[in-house]
Amino acid sequence: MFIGEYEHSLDEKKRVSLPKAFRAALGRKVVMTRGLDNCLFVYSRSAWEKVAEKLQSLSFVQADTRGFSRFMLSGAAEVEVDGAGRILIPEHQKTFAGLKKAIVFAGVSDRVEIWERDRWNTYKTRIERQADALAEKLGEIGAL
Amino acid sequence: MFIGEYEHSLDEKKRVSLPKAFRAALGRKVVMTRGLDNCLFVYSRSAWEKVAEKLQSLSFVQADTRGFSRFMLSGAAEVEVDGAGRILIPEHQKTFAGLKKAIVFAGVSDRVEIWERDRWNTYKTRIERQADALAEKLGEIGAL
DNA sequence: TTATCAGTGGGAAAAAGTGGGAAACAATAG
DNA sequence: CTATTGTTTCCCACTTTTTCCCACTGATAA
Repeated sequence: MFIGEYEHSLDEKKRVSLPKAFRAALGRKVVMTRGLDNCLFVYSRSAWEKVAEKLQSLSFVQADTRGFSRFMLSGAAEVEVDGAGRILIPEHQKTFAGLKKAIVFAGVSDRVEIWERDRWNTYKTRIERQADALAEKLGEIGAL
Repeated sequence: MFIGEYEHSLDEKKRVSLPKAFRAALGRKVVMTRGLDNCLFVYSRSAWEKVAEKLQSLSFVQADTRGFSRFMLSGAAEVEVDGAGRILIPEHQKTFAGLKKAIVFAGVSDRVEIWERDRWNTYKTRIERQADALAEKLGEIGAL
């Protein structure tokens, strides 16, 4: 269970150190994928295998599932955690998430998310403002 | 399981190096065929056999499945990987995929796809825009 | 203060990707 | 049959990127 928010920095070699708190649970090899809202998802090897299994069952015959596999799989990358606890962000993912120097790691239950700091802050203030309203909606449908 | 995206270049001798990450799984001989959406599919020998088997099981009675088998099989070629990890793209496949100098390799489950860079970028922005629909699919397969 | 550790930066070595020359081979003309 | 031309294959070398390792900084604790 990943929780918490950490700000680290991406160097010119496209390295970022993983927050210490997440390292043990993520393991020595992690898989990163394109996430929603222009962030990246980081999974441990075992968590990724569950996702991958489902993706493998999709056929390439239909255009939409083909596009879906391409989006998820070509956008993913298996990266090794180096001796200093850092990972290397592939160029295409850096572009996708609009990463600059300031990076935010956010623990969200079974995955870790990587955000560009300014986007994260914008997103956060937006959901904070909506939190009250969202809670009520969720209450109405009995989710909470 | 192939994942990730890599940009390499095709030289005047029609050679491209395979991304290091894919070489071990592809082996010394690979099978390349016309793919869908104007890209090429690259399979390892064993993965290709499974695909070929499925194609053979398709009924040859219906005109459309017959056409599809022809599309996949007639355009296929077995290519050897050279000492530097490069493959040679046959002329007709180069034409089919509209390959110029900038080539993109995309890992998509059991196959590697080869795209002309500009086409790939166009295609990618298109599927990225479908993010909402994709998110719903993610929910269906339990990835989120 | 001193020791420790997370996070960061950078240099050197290694490897990946790329280009090009020369040998081997094939095709064609004389 | 030989000479010429054009491909293809193999190998070597250059360049850029990646990897590995070490060192610095700032914060925390003894």
